[in-house]
Amino acid sequence: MIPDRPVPGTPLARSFYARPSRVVAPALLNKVLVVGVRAARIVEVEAYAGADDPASHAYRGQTARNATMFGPPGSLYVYFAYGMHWCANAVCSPAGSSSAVLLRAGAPLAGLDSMYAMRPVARRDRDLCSGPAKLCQAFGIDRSFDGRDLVDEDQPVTIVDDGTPPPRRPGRSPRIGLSVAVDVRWRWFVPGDPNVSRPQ
DNA sequence: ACCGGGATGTTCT
DNA sequence: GAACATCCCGGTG
Repeated sequence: MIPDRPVPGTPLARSFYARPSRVVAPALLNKVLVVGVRAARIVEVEAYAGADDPASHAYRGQTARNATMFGPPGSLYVYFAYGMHWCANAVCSPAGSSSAVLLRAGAPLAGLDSMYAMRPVARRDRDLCSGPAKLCQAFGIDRSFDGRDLVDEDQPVTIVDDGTPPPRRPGRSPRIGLSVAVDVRWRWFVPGDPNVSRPQ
């Protein structure tokens, strides 16, 4: 039977993810993250590479924390940051290349009531998913989601294409919150979207 | 609106 | 012991 989805769409195929993260990242803009009844359009992403990217968790090789980055493309890599936040990435490229796309912000589409329940501090819709840790909090994404397959419809989390193309001319900037590789412009966002996490 | 500091704990040096 | 792919709150203007 076909599971109920708040937004009609087709899960992205594994071949979509099996490319370098800097190629996958802008292509993920306007795709839709779905967890149960919750859905949000992805409006901001960042690409992280592997051994050649000092800002990447994979820079110093595989550890228990980043093991999912070294697994198959199309997996969700979830990590714990600053002692209290979760952040989610889509793993890219062939297994072993360890690159990923950080999901930084989304525009809420469905399940907003349950998102507000997960984020009591939110006062407006734009407070729900306008940052990588807010997004995970709104969706209830935590360590138990690490390593989940985004491609398999039977998994609790997926990314679907509802027919909305990425922006023809996405916004672009250096990545946020880094102390190294600060000149690498691997952040992309949907211009003008109020859910983007930082001023454009 | 903008800015500064504190929370909080895992990971790595 | 320091760094950290962040967020929230309370100050000020």
